[in-house]
Amino acid sequence: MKPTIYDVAKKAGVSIATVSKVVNNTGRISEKTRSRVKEVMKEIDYSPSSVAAALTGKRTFTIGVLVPDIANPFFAEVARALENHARMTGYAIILCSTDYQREREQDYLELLLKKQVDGIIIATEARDWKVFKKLLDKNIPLLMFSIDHPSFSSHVVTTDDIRGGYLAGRYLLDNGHRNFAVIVEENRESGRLRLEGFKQSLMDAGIELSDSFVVFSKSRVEEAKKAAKQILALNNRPTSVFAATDLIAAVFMNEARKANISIPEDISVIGFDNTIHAEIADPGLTTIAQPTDELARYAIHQLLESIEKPNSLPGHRIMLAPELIERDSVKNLN
Amino acid sequence: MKPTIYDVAKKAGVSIATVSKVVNNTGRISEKTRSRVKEVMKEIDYSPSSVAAALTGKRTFTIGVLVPDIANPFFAEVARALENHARMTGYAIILCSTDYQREREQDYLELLLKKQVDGIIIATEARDWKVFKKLLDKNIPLLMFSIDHPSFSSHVVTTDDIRGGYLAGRYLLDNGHRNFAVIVEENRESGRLRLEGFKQSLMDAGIELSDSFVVFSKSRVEEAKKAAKQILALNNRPTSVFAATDLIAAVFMNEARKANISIPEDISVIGFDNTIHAEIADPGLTTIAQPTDELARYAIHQLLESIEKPNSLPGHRIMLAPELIERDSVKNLN
DNA sequence: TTGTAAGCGTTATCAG
DNA sequence: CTGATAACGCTTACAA
Repeated sequence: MKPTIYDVAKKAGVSIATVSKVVNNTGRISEKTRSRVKEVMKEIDYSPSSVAAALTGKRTFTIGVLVPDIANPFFAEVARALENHARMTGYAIILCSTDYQREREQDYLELLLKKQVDGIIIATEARDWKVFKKLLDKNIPLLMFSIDHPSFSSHVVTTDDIRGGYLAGRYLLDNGHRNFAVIVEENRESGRLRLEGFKQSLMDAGIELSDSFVVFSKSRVEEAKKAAKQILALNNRPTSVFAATDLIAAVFMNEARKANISIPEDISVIGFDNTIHAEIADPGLTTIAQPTDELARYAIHQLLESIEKPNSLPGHRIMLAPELIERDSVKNLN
Repeated sequence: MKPTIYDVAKKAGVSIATVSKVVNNTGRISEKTRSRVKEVMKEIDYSPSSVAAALTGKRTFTIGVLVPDIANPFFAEVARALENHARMTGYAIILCSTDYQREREQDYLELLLKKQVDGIIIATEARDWKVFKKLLDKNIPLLMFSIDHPSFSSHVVTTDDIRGGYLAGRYLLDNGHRNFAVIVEENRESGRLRLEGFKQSLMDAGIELSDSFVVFSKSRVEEAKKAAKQILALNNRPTSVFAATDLIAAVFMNEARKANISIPEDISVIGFDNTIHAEIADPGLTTIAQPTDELARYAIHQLLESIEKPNSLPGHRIMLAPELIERDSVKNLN
């Protein structure tokens, strides 16, 4: 079977305490024995069990990440970035894709608890804050990623969605647009905020967005298609559309083309996220970029901090600024 | 702190052995004490530590999954499917995205070993089979996902790539095409096989594919762009292109459009994977679908099997048939 | 500088 | 049917 610390100790003719010390670089040991032990470790290919280590009260060096759908490019990017930053600090990530189902979220949370993860990053939009209260009671570090709620006392790292929406609106206005439609992501606070920011920019220009020009959709192909059709069927069609995610925007462009409506000639489109969809779309999709990598860096950093010194500081709220990426999906009407 | 089995035992006035038994439904215990214990568990919100359980020689109920890039839609889909099937059997997944770097693969493998995962699914194309030998020596169940190599003795679950390539070629031929270019994924055995199948179909029709019509690219935007440009610059441009992944195909379509070459009028395109890119592309991308969900199901099933009865059966090779999804990116020349 | 031994939270074996 | 108790592989005072 897998060699244990005892095997190393015996073969090196020392005690397991000594071996442990050289493995962890703790305590003081002579250079001689240290190298002897290391040699033996190589020889029998010993790799310490982090399971056993975790049991002694140390960390598991594992963090759980909850996302609604890993196949969604934005969350895939997020997962990649998180994982990257985690790896650099020796942490592994247990990925939990809840498929937008609350029940699975619950299940996963329980699983993570059993596994004694050192912390949890939550990027799913849960509706039941009680669950989180429970987690906090258990003193397990939590970090809300890209979601926010006034009741959170844990750390929050998000994009400034209001500002993102505002940027989008501002840009369309600057390009001479006065008639807008919006496709908002359903059930997502971030969607609500993006809409709010968007509306704000219009209001600053003295324009009001009527409810009939706001439609809802999840960031999934089928639903987005429906939303797109709904907008394309409006009798007084807007000159521009703000889509809450690039995926929705891409689908919209697609549907528009099928209906022989050309972009950006007949209708302009602006997205959100700056995922691969924006890059690949034709014409290139102008969009609001989330600083994914930075978000991830902050998230991991904050989480590790509260893992290292528990019950310290109350949760920070870190809100990073989004950025407009100009491509070719918006026509200048001026 | 987190309540332990002792807390439950004390409060319920029984021994920890008894508690353990009701938790695991092992041994026989009176209905009375069982319910009493359960009650207490609820009361103090006890959740057993799988870390401690793992130490006693039981499983960790965790499997590691190595993919080259989680942000690649195909692998994102794979991850989702694997995770889904794993969850149903109580397993969690540690996600490792190696960014195509061999070194990271090594690091991750070591990490997984330390964490004592019950099994590992590998979907990265490693060049160093020795590493796997080492893993096999350690008796940890391995499953190769979507990669294959004659030397593997572990289970393998893949799409029948040769057949996939063949299907693509056959389809183009059936549509009257006689001039082809191929963009192959670099360094991937699957890419090689797809090309082989493609060539085979041409050979069956008495056509040979010249090397100058085969270009290489990773499944990433930047590289795909280069590859696309390379093909578009050929002096005797082919009437059709077989791209080794949808992403590459999508990028190609994009570049073609920029060069004022319309699809499928001027040039037909067929992809591979049937990811969201194929669905969203305009025109819809005809492609070879991998049965992702089924692949995942088989993978998890096989892996769990060899976890449950170790050192039994030699590795199976399961090769699922791909399927052609017809959309609008191929023109019928007949 | 090195070793002894207690403990981490479970499971499993045996005795009662 | 229930309870002591050893064992799992490691960390960490505390002794030597």
